[in-house]
Amino acid sequence: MSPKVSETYKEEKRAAILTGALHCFVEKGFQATTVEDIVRRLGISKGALYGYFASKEEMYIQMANARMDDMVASLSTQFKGLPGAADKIRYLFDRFRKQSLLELRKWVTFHLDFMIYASRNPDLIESHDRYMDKALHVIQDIMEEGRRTGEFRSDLDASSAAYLFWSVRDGLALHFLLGGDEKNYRKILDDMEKMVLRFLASAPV
Amino acid sequence: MSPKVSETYKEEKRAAILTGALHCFVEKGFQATTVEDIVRRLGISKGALYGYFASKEEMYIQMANARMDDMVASLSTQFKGLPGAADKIRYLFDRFRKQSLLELRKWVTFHLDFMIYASRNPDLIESHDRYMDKALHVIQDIMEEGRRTGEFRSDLDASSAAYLFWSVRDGLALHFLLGGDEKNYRKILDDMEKMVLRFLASAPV
Amino acid sequence: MSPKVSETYKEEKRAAILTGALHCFVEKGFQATTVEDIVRRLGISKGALYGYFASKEEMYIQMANARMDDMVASLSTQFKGLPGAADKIRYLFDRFRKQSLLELRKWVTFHLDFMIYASRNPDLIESHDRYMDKALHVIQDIMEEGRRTGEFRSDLDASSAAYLFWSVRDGLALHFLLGGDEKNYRKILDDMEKMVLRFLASAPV
Amino acid sequence: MSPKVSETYKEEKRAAILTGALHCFVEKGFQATTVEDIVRRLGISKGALYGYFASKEEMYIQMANARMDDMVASLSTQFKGLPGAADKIRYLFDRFRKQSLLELRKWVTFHLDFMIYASRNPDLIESHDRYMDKALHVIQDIMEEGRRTGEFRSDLDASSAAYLFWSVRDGLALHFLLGGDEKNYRKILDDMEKMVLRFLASAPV
DNA sequence: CATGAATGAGGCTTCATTCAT
DNA sequence: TATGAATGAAGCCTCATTCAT
Repeated sequence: MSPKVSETYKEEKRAAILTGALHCFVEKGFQATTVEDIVRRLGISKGALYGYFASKEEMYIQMANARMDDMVASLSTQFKGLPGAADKIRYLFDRFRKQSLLELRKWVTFHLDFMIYASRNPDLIESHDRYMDKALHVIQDIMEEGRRTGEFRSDLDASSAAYLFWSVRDGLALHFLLGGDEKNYRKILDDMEKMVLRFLASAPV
Repeated sequence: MSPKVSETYKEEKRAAILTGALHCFVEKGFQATTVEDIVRRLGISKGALYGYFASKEEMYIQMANARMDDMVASLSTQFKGLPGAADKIRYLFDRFRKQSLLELRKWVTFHLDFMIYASRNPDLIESHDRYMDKALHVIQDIMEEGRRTGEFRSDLDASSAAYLFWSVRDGLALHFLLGGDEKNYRKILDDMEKMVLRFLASAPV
Repeated sequence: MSPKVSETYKEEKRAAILTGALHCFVEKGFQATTVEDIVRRLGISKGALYGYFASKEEMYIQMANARMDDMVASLSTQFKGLPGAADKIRYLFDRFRKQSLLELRKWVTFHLDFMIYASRNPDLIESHDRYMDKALHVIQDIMEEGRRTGEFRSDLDASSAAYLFWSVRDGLALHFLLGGDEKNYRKILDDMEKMVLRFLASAPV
Repeated sequence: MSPKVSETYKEEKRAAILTGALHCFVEKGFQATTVEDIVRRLGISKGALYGYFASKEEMYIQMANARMDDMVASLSTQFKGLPGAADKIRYLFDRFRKQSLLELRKWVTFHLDFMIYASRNPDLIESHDRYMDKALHVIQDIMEEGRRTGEFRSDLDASSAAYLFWSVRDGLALHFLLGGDEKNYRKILDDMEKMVLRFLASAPV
């Protein structure tokens, strides 16, 4: 009933570990980050780390979920102040634009690296799916809202549109992973925004 | 198996090695494929392999380039029979649609895995850039053609549009890397096609 | 065998590894000694070894430095009881004479092998230079002392003389690396001693 | 009775291979030179090379012997014109002085590298001994001549003195293998010459 | 609970030598 | 004879995970 240390302590430690690990994964990618990197940054022992997480994988999954939940929560808050569906989409593109290419690259590495890893380990796919679903739902809700309010076309498939939205954005990130300059990146982001909004808004074919 | 062989022999062996390695890379990804995997599959010795390629990296690069060149050549041929720029874009989406999700996943793994690896090895970035440039140029040419013929908007930035095209497509592939069903995939591909064509064709803003 | 051990434990283990490696290097030379040889001899794993030393090279360098420091310290102590510079030189030749040819050969192998290796790896040259400097300085000090006290000629270049001293000695070791009998070796050592002392003592030309 | 190709041809080819291999060994040392290096330089095949020499070792031994014979022959010729034993020693030191440090280093690497290698392979020791004996005899003859003519002390042990001569010289080379500047090298060479001549010439103790 | 030394399989690459052509 | 592709045993080093303290 009463563990040696309080649950709160454990929870905080968990979070602290996740934060430290996040920095490492973001800096070097999942595969290239060693457990040694993580514990060195945190100033804890490997044993301690393995007391909280069963494996490097598990750390990644929990961390990704936490991040995703944060992002979803943050977006929900922001969205409250935005009247329309199109505004929300624009807001998202603004966010993308604000992120530097360097930042973007780090996140892309962080995610892609694990996706590749997961794609060869069936156990991880489900975890990752749940993770991605959250991102999809945020967008899907916007799409449905837009269709309801008439901002977006009436024949819009909200789910497909959500996929499409992220594909567009992640594909761009992907193409700028290894090179490309900031200016070019933002130009395409502008084009993408126009393209997406036009597609969403356009009258049914 | 023997020396002073014809150039043909060597070329064929090279190709055979590349084919074998391709299977491995596609199956397990670049990082997870070991040289041992490749030589076991081919039934040759490691020394033999290193007689043809200086490193695992070089095998990947040459293989990717060969594949890219083939694709570019094949597209060029196909494009000869297609009158307009929009037709060419449509043809490309048709090709994407014909590819099974399984196939797609293999290729995504093949590419992404190496990109992640390359992103941490500056020497490789240049190689990869050259590789990607080929794909970009194929599309850029179409964009320029479309603008010239008036099929596409007059203010179209061919280079950005090429980036955008591939981003859209690769982003989709990315999102279906770990899951998703064939039907959904094709539905989104249809939407994408519409979205892209509408964007390209629309009058200047 | 276990963690959070005392610094003493680690220091002892370090020393133990160095001792084991020393045996191997002395027995087979630097290049021919494999990491496998060392860990087998010590009964530890490769990982354990690499926890203490970053590379085979580093093991060698630290080992050589430790040995050199010991030798310098031992000589310093001995020299305290010796009144003159010539006495110190004589003492050194005595030490050389006491060393068996077998011993000598091992040490020559130990050093030469690494020198050859280092001569092709610029990074290592500096390390090795520092190492040799220590030996040179010990002798240089004697030369300066002798010049000051008038035991040695007044125009003696202490630095050159130090080089000369070691060259003479190491050259001899070199020539007995592959063959030669103990008696002959000692006879030449006697001659060398006379030759060197006469050179040092002789009046300016 | 009559081989396919003339003995002359074979002999010339042997010599050509040896010359090419010499360049390689001198440039990179024995261990670091690969058979591939040698055949590439010569423009012949490995099979051809192995038709003339059973191993890399054998090439080295024969090459070293040839070089030594050349050197001995060259010295013999030079010595004809030199009236005294001391002159001959002085001539040798002149030769040493004429050699650049770069040249010297190459030769030292060439020899040392193989000595280390040989010291672990008993079969090779004998070969190497014979090789060194030639060098020793050249000097021994001078020593004996000097003693006979009264130029050198009457109690001189010609064999020991020969050892001593080479030790002095090779030891110096050794110390300049990894570093040191030309000027310093020559200064010590001068000192050595004085030291050696004084030792040889001095009256019995 | 925390510690961190130890494990050890496994990764990539090299190269003297052989032998089918 | 000449050729050079092929061999394959080593070599050095990494790192997720465990477990005695």
